Amino acid sequence: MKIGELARVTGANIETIRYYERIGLLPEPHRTAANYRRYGEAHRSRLAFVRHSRDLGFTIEEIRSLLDLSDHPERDCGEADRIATSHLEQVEEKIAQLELLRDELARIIGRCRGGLAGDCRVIEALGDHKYCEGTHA
Amino acid sequence: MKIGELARVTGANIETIRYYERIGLLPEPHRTAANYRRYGEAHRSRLAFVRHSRDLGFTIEEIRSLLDLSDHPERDCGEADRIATSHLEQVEEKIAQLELLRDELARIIGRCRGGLAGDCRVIEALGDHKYCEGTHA
DNA sequence: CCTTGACCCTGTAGTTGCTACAGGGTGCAT
DNA sequence: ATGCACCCTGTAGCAACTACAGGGTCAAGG
Repeated sequence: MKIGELARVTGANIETIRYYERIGLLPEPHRTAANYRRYGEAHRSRLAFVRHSRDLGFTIEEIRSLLDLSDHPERDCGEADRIATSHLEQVEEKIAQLELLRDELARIIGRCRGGLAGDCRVIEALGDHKYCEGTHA
Repeated sequence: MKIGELARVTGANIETIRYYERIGLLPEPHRTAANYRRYGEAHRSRLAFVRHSRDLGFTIEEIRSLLDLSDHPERDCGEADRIATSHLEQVEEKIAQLELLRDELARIIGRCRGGLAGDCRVIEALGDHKYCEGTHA
């Protein structure tokens, strides 16, 4: 299939596919006489792996390692587990941070009674960290 | 005070301060004879406002609007409330997304029993969306 | 007086993960 | 032959910084 079809079936953007090829995440496909990229099932499934991993928030470098493992089934799977676990920890940390943020924002907004910007508690609170309760970022 | 001291008291990076000036978020300060930037209390508190807002996740453009309001105390404060509320909604959405992600990651990792990459459930699950339960991103 | 080191300056390029052109070629139907 | 959808390369842009390179300034110590 051509790049447009691959884009359609994987949900990836054409530019993104070419970008992945450029950075070495996808192998260079065969070319037709007219220099068009021609993809097969192996490309499709590799791209699906990449997109799925990106959707789960893995970085390109993490995906590179995961693909490398996937290409070497005889290796130990511990590395994949380590990458995923460390990623999970980062996600959990991010959630905790955002929850602090959410509470802080809700508190700041709750103080606003409308009126003039000069008396606005939102603006006041943004200007002065001392109004904060939580220890956000 | 000079830029190094301003950086110290606000916790901002020197390069970041110059960057904020370049994009018009901070006013151009006076210069000494040697062309050094010289800051006063007004600069310090404006930078604190910016850093605090950034820590709370507001974008530069949102901060630009908030600063504009802060500079015009006679205006209506509804805009500040609107920006903050919309931001809070985004934070809540992001938390919800990350929670789905977290559950999905935990589920994938839980299936790993160690062993060889060829049999690894983590890698298998990344390669095939059909193993997913949630409707993550 | 001279040097050392800490600080400051400008301007530009790098980061991440794409996305968006500009300017051109190909393939098929009308 | 002409229109249109598709493909190609190469480069520049996004957010919000961060990191130099290559220079100037200033106070203290020898």
